[in-house]
Amino acid sequence: MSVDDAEALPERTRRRRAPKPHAAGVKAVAAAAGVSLGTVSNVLNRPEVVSPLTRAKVEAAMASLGFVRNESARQLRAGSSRILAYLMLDAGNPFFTDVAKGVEEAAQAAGLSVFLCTSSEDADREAAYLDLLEQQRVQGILITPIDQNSSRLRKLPSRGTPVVVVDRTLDDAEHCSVAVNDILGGELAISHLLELGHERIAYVGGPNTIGQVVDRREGARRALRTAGQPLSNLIELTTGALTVAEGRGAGQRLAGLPADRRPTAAFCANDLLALGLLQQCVSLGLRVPEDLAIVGYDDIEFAEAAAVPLTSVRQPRQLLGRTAAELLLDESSNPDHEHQRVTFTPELVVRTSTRGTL
Amino acid sequence: MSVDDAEALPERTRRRRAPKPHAAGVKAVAAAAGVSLGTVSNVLNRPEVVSPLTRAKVEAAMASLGFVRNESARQLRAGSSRILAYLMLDAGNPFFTDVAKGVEEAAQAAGLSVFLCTSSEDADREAAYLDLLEQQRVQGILITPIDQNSSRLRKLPSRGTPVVVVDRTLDDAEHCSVAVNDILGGELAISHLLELGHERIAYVGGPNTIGQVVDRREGARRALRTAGQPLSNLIELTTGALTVAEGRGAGQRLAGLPADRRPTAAFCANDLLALGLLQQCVSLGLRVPEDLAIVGYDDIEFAEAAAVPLTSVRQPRQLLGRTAAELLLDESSNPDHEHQRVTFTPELVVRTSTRGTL
DNA sequence: AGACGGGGATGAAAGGTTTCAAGAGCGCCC
DNA sequence: GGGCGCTCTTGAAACCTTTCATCCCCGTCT
Repeated sequence: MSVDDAEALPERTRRRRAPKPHAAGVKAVAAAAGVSLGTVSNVLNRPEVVSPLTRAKVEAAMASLGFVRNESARQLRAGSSRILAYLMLDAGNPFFTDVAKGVEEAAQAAGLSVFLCTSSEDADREAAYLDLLEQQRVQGILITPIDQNSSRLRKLPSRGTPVVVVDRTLDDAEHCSVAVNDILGGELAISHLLELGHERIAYVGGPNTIGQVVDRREGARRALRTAGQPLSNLIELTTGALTVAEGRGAGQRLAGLPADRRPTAAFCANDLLALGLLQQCVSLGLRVPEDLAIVGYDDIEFAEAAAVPLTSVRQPRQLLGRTAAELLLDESSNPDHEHQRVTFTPELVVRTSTRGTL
Repeated sequence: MSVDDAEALPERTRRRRAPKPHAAGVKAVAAAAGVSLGTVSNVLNRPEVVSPLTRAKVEAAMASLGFVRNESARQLRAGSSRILAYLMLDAGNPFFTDVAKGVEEAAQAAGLSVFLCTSSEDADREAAYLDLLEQQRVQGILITPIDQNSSRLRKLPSRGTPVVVVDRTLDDAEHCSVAVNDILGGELAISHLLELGHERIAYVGGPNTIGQVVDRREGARRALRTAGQPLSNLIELTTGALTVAEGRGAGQRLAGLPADRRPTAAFCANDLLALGLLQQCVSLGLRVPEDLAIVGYDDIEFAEAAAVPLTSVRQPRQLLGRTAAELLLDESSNPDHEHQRVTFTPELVVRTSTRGTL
């Protein structure tokens, strides 16, 4: 992550490059094929209306001139884009790349392409990308927002760019949203730990500007309340981001506590944190789950392959992405579209990190 | 990955949506502000040349009309795009997302934005995205190609779209490329295993259409030759993709062999394969590294956190991305640009999966 | 007082495509 | 042989910005 970039000295070899050429447009193609502009355009957009012979001539001309359609001009005139964008929180988190896979799947089925952007949990980047995508007039935007109250986000749909919020629920009347019930997820995790008899439980997550984090914590608190336990039993460790590195930091803090005050279990707001926490605690000599039980969130592929296979709250990732993309497509093609809020239910996957030997 | 999408039944709530509005252009803004078209454009592109008073009027008009610049029109006229694209092999592989992070970094420093696309190791998708990006007239394309002999790929630069090949070296005179010496990486891995006394070694990787895979295998063979061992000591297990799931499959095959013919070590073409292999072998009762030593490739963040911390060949991921983006920027802005081939050197990181207790 | 210069604003042209109403060519039928 | 209908092609308008040469207004210099 950071060690990574110890400046290795690379070898370089150089060569001169060829001069830059000039692009051929429909006009040139039309001239070369001996037809009119309109015909070339027809070959491009409605090949069935042009006679096979003419089409062949035009296609030959295109090939020989190396014609490349200018999408800006096309879009300017035609007014429509064939592109969806998914603006993710963090490309390094396999959860989001799995969601993205679902999005791609649905988009491909509809003949659209997907551009991925990443805000890296930075509100300014998010805003900049939203502006850019709006200016590009993409067909629609899927977003896992960092700042869900952003006025930018709210204004987009009213200006004609459909937006679907992914992995978050907005009470707003302007968007569709597809989410997983994070409060319930938090409850599942903590109830499980309570059932196992844990009483001092750490909650590791942050920053609290991220909705998912807040909801999962809320779920944790509810589970305590339901069980009739005081909220003070939940020790909160706030992190600066949802990354492995932050998880290690939290592990350091946890392991540093005297054994009689140290929590016996930890619930992490996502698997990246959990993996970092696990790694650090193990390397500092804590046994998992005997000294510290750990529950993660997302059930990413690496959770199962971890040093101690991780108990985690699973979400239907690809389905989430696919559903979101389908809602977006409906919104941009169906005049009777109604905004929807779709909520999936998470599921607890129990592994060694809480239950020990099976 | 696949279990993921057991169809959970979501709850849905619906609401009616507002009707679609009509967009305001420079023209409307000019009218509202009582100035000419050109002035509005100046406010947008060269604010310093317009008087503060006029500028304020125009900006007010923009805000009240909700003006959004039409990027297609801008690009059509101005001829330049402010976007780079990185077409990756697999967004689910943390190696590539780390490279992407480096790309973003360099792009942001230059005031550009990055669109990520993923070919998912599918040549048709790759081709489709290349066409799309060329038509979009992006400023340049960074690509980790699946099909490096694609004529599409070769033709792009000659038509005006700069291309930098990432994590692969092309002997071609048309592109810059940034890579890590994969042959050397393979040698490092195998030499390490040979030094530890292993004689029957598995090579797990594929498909062989992917250059990295081929090079790493080639390095493995060289190491054997150097050590004076027969190539038959390298047992090749070919996989269909570089994924955790394929790794599990390979693990299944390996563990099924009778102990006296089973390799005592495995070198995997990437960490995803290695993690899958590790997981499967452990769950089938093999001890790592006692029964089977494992070396991965890429040293992704999860390698260290694995069930048995993974020995792996590390590459400077972000640096790779950053360097590639910088070359691309140079190519598209510097008229004296010379194509370069930059090669970084990989490094072996030894952990428990080969050396056992330290 | 008149010429000059410069900061600001202007308006028309240009950029490559799609769209669409209209035209051309041709075979067929009465 | 003339008219009709059909298929295919045409050419110009429109999409929205940016660009750039031009113009205007005023203060300044001689």
